[in-house]
Amino acid sequence: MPAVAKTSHNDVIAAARELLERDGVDGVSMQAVADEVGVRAPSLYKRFADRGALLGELERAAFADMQRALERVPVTAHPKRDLAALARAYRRFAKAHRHAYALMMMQPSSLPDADAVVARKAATQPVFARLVAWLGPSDVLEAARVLTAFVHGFVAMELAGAFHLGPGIDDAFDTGVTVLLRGLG
Amino acid sequence: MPAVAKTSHNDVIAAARELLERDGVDGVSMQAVADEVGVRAPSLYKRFADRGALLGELERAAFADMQRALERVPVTAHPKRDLAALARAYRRFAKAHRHAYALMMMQPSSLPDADAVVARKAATQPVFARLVAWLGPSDVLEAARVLTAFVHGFVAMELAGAFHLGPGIDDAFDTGVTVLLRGLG
DNA sequence: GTCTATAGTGGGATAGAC
DNA sequence: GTCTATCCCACTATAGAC
Repeated sequence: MPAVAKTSHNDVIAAARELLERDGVDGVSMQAVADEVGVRAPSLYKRFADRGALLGELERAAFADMQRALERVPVTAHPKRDLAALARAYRRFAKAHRHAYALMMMQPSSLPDADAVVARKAATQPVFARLVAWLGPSDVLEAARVLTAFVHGFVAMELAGAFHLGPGIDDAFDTGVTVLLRGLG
Repeated sequence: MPAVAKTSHNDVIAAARELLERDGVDGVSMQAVADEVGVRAPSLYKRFADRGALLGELERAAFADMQRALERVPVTAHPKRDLAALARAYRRFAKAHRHAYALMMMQPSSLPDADAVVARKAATQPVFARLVAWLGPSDVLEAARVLTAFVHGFVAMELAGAFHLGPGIDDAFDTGVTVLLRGLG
C-alpha cells in the first residue's frame, strides 16, 4: 500500500461539494466522499477531525460563494434599488444552490461560533453597505434583520414547498421587498 | 409467549413527542422511543412502517398544536390588530417548541405531500381568516405569503442564532410586522 | 514523519423467523 | 411481541510503505 498522498485537502472538499450539490447534506458521508476521492474512509480523518469539520469547510465555502454572488450586484446611486436587486440575487443564489443554502441557514452550524459569525457577516456585507448608504448607520441593524428575515423566510418556504400553488410567487416576493423597503425608509 | 400488546400507537407517539422536545429530531431514534415505551426497537415496526412514518405523526401533531395556539388568539373587530397578535403568537409557539417547529418547517416533510398541504393549511387557517376579513378574498394569497415568509424567516434566524446581538430583537420583529401590515393594506 | 490501509467498535434502521 | 442478523455509518487503533 503506497503512502504517497492520493488526495489533498482541496480535492476532498471539492468532492464533498459535488456530493452536497447532488445528494444534499445526508449524501455527504465520509464513505461517499472517500469513494469519490479514491481513498478509504478512515484516511479522511487524517485531514478532518470528524465529519462536522468537513461540513464546516463546506459551509465556509458556501458563505464565500454567496458573498461573491452578492458582490456581483452592481452598486448604483440608488441604494434602495440596489437593495431590491440584492434581494433578488440572494433568492437566485439560494434556489440555485439549495443544499449549500440549507447547510448555511437551515441547520445548526458546523463551524466554531466565532467563524460562523464572521462568515455570515462577510456574506451579508454588501447588504449592510447599501443599508448604511441609504439609512445612515443608526437604523441599519434593525433594517437588516427585517429585510433578511423576509428574504430568508421566503426562500426557505419556497424550498420547503410550502407555497403550494405556483402562480404569483415572484410577484409575492417583489411585493414583500417593495413594501419593506418603502416602510423602512 | 403470547403477543400481548405492551403499548399502543398513542403511547409510542407520546413517548416520541417527549423525546423530540428534549433531544430534538436526532433524539427520536427507534431505540430511544422503544426504550421509553418498554419495548424492543424492532417491535415498533409493527405499528409504523419506518422511522419516517413516526416522524410524520409527530409533524402532524405539531401542526395541530400550532393551529390550536393560533386559534387561541382572540378575534376582534380589528383584523389588522389580530394579525399582529397572530404573528406574536406564532413566534411564541415556535420558540416554545423549537424542535417541533423545526420538524414542521426546517426540513423535508415526512408526511405524504397531500397530508402536508392539508396540515399546513389547517394550521394557518386563523391567519387566512383574518386576512380575508381585512383585505377581502382577492389579495389574500399574496399577503399570506409575504406575512408568513417574514414571520417564519425571523423565527428561523432567531432559532439558528443568526441574530447575534441580543438587544432590539423584539423591536425588530414588531417593526417588520407593522411595516408589512401597513404596506399590505 | 507522513500518508495510507486493514480491522474493528458501537450505534442506528430494518428484514425475517419464531 | 421477541431475537437474530444485515447493512450502513461515524469513528478508532494500529501497523505498513514511502
